[in-house]
Amino acid sequence: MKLLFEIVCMMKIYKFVELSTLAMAKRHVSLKDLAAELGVSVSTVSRALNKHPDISPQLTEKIQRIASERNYTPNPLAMGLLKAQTKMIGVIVPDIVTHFFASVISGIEAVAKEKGYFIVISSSSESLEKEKESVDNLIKSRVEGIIACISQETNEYSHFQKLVDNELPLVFFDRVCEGMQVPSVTVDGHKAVQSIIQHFKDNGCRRIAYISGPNHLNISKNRKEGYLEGLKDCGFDFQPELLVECNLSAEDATLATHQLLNLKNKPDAIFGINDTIAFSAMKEIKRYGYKIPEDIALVGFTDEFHATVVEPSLTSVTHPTFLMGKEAARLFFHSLEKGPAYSEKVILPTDLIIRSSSVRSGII
Amino acid sequence: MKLLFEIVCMMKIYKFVELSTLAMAKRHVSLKDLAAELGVSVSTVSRALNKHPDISPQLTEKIQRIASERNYTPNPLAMGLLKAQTKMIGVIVPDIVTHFFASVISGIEAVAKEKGYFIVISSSSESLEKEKESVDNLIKSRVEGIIACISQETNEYSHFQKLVDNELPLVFFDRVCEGMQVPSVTVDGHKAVQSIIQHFKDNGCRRIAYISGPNHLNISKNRKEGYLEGLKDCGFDFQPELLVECNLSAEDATLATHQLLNLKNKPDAIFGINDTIAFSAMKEIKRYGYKIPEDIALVGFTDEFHATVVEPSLTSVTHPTFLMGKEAARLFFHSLEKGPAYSEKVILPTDLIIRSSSVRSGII
DNA sequence: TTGAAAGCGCTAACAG
DNA sequence: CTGTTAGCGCTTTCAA
Repeated sequence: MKLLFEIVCMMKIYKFVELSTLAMAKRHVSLKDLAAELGVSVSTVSRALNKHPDISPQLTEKIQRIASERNYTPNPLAMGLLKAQTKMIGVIVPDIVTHFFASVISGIEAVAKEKGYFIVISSSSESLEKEKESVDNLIKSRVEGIIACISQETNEYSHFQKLVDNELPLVFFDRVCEGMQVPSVTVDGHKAVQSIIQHFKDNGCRRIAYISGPNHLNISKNRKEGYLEGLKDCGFDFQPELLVECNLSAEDATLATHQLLNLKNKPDAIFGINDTIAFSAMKEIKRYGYKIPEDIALVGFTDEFHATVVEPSLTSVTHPTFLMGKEAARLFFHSLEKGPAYSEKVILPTDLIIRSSSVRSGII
Repeated sequence: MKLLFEIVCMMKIYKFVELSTLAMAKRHVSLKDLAAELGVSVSTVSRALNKHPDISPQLTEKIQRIASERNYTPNPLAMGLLKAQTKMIGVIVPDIVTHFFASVISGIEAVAKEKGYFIVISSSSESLEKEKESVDNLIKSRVEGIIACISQETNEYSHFQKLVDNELPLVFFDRVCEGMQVPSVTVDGHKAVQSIIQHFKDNGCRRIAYISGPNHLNISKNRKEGYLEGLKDCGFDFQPELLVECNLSAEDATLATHQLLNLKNKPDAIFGINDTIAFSAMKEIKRYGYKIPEDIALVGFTDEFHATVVEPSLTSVTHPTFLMGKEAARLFFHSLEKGPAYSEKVILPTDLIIRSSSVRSGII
């Protein structure tokens, strides 16, 4: 019997060495280690560390001291397994290198951190297929839910519906799946664009063009509505040739601008659905030798950092990006608490920041 | 006895309902669920799914079919607990909204994904204290190691040393802790800056200023060496007043530029340690009414996307950012395999991309 | 060929 | 006040 015991011990030691070599990392100290060192049971240690009143104050103090000396931290995997929660939020964005998304992610992260959650970022590269993969992978990773901004290709929502069916919290920001009953954070694009049109009018513009995004996206729709209504408010007729659609790439925006500049009766103002589009338009307008804003006034949307660096500086609509991320995270945690029925929609205000690209000194 | 059994069953059901309500998510199917459905043991299911030869082909086929029908996916928490590996890589960056870091992260993610790992991003906000917190939090999360770019404040490395002491893989990119024996990916700043100085000379510049970063950072040191050596190569004397240091913020860069432009004998060329600095310098130079490049030629470093959008377009050094991320991840996995002794240093080549901000048409 | 049992780290119900 | 036990989901001996 003693021999058997020794063999078991040896095996354990052997196994430990092997594991440690394999994982190339010293093992974290566990409750068991502490219990062995202190000569008490694992549960006593557990209770002491959780400040359970049943344990004597002295013992509690002693256990906590040793635990902190040994740098004990609870193993999140064990906790996760036990509590059936991973403390992970999946975040799906079209890409991570665009300032807008990076900034929203910062906001999400800030709130998540507070709550002891961390985020797993997955980018869809603006592709529906990759977005579906991302959802699957995140589910496999056992995230507790997902915060997403859909790709520009996304026109069917089965993969997101799957989340809802499984009662996993789902929150959209900026680009949402319309018709799905889930929480979302967006900005009031409609109103923002109306004020842009008014601003153009104030600066003497009469032929106002709009470079829009894919029609199935809510952001395209909202801003288009704002465009049409803004024109009406100003007493301008809608000219179909002044509304061009592009996917959200810089290349396509260049083509769209090209198309506008080649019109027999070219526009004297262009509004791009976001700053990336506006930057491309700016390059192309300059290439044609037109002056901004004298020949063509230009306005973007989202107010990227570089709006102030380009020449002329770009008038744009501020998106409260960091706040948007924070709100999205807030909705996420609400959803986690309140369950599937919860579907609050937050609409954030925007602000038109007027810079050189749209102000004609002769007018104002 | 039967009664007892029923009570136990009821308790289980009760507990399940409670949990499911609490977690607000349907439970994932487990091996146990499959085993119950198939009327075999858990271990048989496990073996079948792992294609263990001991299980009969028919049974294996049947089990695999049911498993995929039920959308079974192994619980990574359970696996992690068992194998003592989390498949998570911690990534620490000064911030996530700068294009450079976002792009490197994309590279890291691409390789990680391939290997079935996912990354947990933590930003230090260029603060040493937050960086230390990040390291601690990531260790607590049981990441298998860390890939980091140190904050600009970081001048002591105890928190990173802790990782090394615990034999956790650690890889630096771009900004490294010099003296630590760990793998790293950097660019050859020395050589790159030498070629910038040569380029300035070719364009008739004689008083070449350099806005540098914090002195303790390797990138500052390398580029400064390149600057000094470049001057020597070109037969220029080093003028101490033309070398100003700034922290890497836009505000400080503005001050530094201000300082240079107020010199009695002002520079006719400025090199900024990165594009953010160069953009600020550009704004300030314009504000003074100087022409770029005629009065002052300007060159940046890192080649951000917006280098082509500013006016004049900015000459800069391309950083292979995505590749840098991929290399960092590659080194990470090597380190994971080969253990603590491994400390390969990768130095990536750069390229000087010449644009309008530094080319004087009269000269070339 | 398959099942039972132990154990990864942790908590909580139960029993002293 | 403290220890024993069971179980979260999984793999892996050992036993049959």
